[in-house]
Amino acid sequence: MDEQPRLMHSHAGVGMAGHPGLPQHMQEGGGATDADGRKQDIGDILQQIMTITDQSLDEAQARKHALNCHRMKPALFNVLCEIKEKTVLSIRGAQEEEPPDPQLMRLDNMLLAEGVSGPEKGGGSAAAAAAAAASGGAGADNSAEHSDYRAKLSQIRQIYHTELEKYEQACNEFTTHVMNLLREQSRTRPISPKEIERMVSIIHRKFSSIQMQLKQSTCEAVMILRSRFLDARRKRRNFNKQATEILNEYFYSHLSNPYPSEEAKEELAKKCAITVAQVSNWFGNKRIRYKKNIGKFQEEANMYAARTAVNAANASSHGSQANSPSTPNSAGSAGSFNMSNSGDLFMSVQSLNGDSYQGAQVGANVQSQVDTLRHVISQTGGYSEGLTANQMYSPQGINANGGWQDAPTPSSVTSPTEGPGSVHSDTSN
DNA sequence: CCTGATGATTCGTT
DNA sequence: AACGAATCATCAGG
Repeated sequence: MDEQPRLMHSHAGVGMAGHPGLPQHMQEGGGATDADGRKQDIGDILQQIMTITDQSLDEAQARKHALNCHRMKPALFNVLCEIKEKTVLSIRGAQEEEPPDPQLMRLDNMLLAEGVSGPEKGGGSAAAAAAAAASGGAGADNSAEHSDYRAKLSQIRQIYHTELEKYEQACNEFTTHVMNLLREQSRTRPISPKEIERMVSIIHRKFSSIQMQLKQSTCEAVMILRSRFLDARRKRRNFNKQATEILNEYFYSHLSNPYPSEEAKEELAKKCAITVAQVSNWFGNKRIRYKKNIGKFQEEANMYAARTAVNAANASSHGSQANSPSTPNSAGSAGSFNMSNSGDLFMSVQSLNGDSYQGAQVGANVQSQVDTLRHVISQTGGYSEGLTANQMYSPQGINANGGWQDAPTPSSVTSPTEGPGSVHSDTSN
């Protein structure tokens, strides 16, 4: 118990005024507004601290003891209590009961959502999965990245929790320490339980602000991790061949109006194992790039058109089919196009081409069929390159302004899954 | 490493 | 809200 006074000295700055062992300057607090004067004060204090010796400490101890044993002590103590009561009352109310910090709540919510502060393993993986879905990943092929992401996330989580624990422990230690000090001091000066309570709350507030910093930096770390691992733009992956083919089939078989409905997009997304947004992106890119340089896409267009036409022809020749030209999954994607087939088709189609289907109220399937067949025709017709074919398509799909014509397309038109009662390819037969 | 292809994003327009 | 156009950022082949 010899070092008790030393401790009291070192913690005097926390806010315990009026300690008898302190030099006069320290008890005056911030009374002097003059900066120079304050500097002078600090200088004096430092000087006095430097000159503190064991001897002077002993002296102080002795003086304290003498004070405690003074006959007037109980009376003085009571007076002090009264004064204290009044001042404390006036201090209180000014800074008390602050509402829960909205920023802290935001941070808490985010950490919970990211699975950092939630229940052990489930939250983390759920959040990762949700993030993966949001980023539009194609599931299996980037699962490795996700496991990496999860690993990093749990690392952050672990650091966060150990740090939090450390802070809490330190907070508790410091609180008990301060309470012990106050209890010790309550023998020489009046300290109400309320005051102790207030002191504790001040300490807790201080520590909670440190905690908030911890939470904030954790959030930042998670955000960086997310952007690093899940930002699809940074980690762009080309769609697989099958998906591209499915999309191209649809695009070229609906060349007159390559704007898939919401349902069609969903269908395509499901088939290609990508998101609807990615389908929209793809069609947006495709339309603009096709329009910009039709010549470049000629070959591709012919290929897909012919393939689709063959599928349609095969389907219609078999009579019973609820198949759509845009989804030739089984027949189209695997095998290569058989040119000898297209000859038959060409013959059967030519008459159709001659009719003026252009603005008519044709069913969507018919329309797409026409698109497809025109490609076949133009291909078999033997144009050289680019512009010739360009002119062939131009009146069909793209209007004078360079945009696609405003063809009325009911939902069943663009949707690849149509009802069984549709006219479909019977017309081409 | 360079270059074209390609998926995603941004911004203005309708 | 959907689209077009421009642009960015990455991939992939030479």
